[in-house]
Amino acid sequence: MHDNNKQTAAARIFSELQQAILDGQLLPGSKINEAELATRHGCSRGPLREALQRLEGLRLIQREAHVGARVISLSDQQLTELYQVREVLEGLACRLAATLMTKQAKDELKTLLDTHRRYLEEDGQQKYYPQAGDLDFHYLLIRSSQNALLISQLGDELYPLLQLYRRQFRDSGYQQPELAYKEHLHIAEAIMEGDGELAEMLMRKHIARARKRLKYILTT
Amino acid sequence: MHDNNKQTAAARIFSELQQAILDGQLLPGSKINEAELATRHGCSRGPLREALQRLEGLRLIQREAHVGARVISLSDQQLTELYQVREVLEGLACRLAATLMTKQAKDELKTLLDTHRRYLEEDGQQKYYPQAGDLDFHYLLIRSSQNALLISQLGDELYPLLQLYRRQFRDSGYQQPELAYKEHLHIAEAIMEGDGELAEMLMRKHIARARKRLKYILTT
DNA sequence: CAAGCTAAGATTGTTAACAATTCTGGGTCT
DNA sequence: AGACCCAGAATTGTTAACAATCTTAGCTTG
Repeated sequence: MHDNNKQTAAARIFSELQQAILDGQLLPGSKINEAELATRHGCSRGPLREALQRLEGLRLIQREAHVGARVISLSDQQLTELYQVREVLEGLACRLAATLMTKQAKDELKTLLDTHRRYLEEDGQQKYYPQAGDLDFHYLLIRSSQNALLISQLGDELYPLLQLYRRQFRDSGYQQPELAYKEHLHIAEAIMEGDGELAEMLMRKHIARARKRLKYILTT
Repeated sequence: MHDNNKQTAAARIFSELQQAILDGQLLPGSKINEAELATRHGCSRGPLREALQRLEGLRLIQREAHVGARVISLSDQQLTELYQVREVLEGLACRLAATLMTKQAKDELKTLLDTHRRYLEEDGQQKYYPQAGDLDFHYLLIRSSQNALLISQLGDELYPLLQLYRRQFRDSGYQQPELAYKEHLHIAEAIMEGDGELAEMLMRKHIARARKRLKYILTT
């Protein structure tokens, strides 16, 4: 039995770069210099280019032949597109989760919502927990769909993009914690009752509402 | 102004390999030898590895560090997952298309359906046209959504996978041309009337029906 | 002075060799 | 015979140099 812990250099650089983009160390629109980044991350251009290829697949950077790569910079239009796709995919996740969710995941969901509620009661101004809690809520439902393709598309591709957008537009994505909590509660109830159609519709409304709020903010 | 026709070697190899996989020249499950493929396609391993990276992003191959790449081989479960995701994404495309479709695209759609009908009337046994026609129909609606992310996810990622699945399971995906034509007609009518909600629902039912038929075929 | 050309520099694309890991076949031992 | 080990071969990961393309700064010209 061999230890399989060692990851390849390209994989490590990929993680580091993705983190750097999402953390804001590499700003949207900024040009990427292969030689410089390679030396900074302690490898040659080969593995770095593989990492760039993966980042392009996740739409976090854009490349042009013989010109180079830039961190993606997002338009309002693209943000709308992202929310439209997310809306139907997470709706599907909810519909599936309503049928497939395990007892253990249901308990986890209850605990999550309880914690969320306590934080709201204690201090409505605390924003840091609800943001993380929001992510936890959505990730839990996505995972519960038991659809590997869906989980990958949402978790690996769309959510990193969403995170980048939120940073770029300086949007917490969670500016009405009380309303969001109530919507989460309704979604969870539908799932607990096994009503997939209702859960799907509620999640779609939940995300559509966030999209409309964003649109309102962006156009004013 | 420079001619920008020249594409990079990696891009060319990527296209060739994708085509080879979808054509069945590279069979699902078969191992990919980098050195051999590189020489066969007339380049070194560098560009070839970039192409493999992109293919992995499209989920057409799977790679494992220090072991290598294999063409993906799909389970019934994965086929179901694909159809579930496709169902909601194409539903979204229809909803958007109903509002955004241009006059020109609407004319194109009418022509498409007319041609389809004529082929059915002339010879119900002719399967080759309806298959292509089915693709044309879905692609036209997808493009009409005017959502670049959606178009890319469906056209670049999901449809190639679907094509591979159909080959692997020897399924034309179009075994009831008359029914499919009628469903297409209803979808088109809803779009022409600008009823996005109805168009979305009809498309979802259309794809869900195909998924259930597939499931039935696979379990018997 | 602006537009256009040119050559040098910088950057990306590609290659071939080298390093690290895995696979394979034969041998040994129980 | 079957499990284990080991060395060589094959394959993948990485590197550094080379080739091709783009960019830029300076010069020329009208």
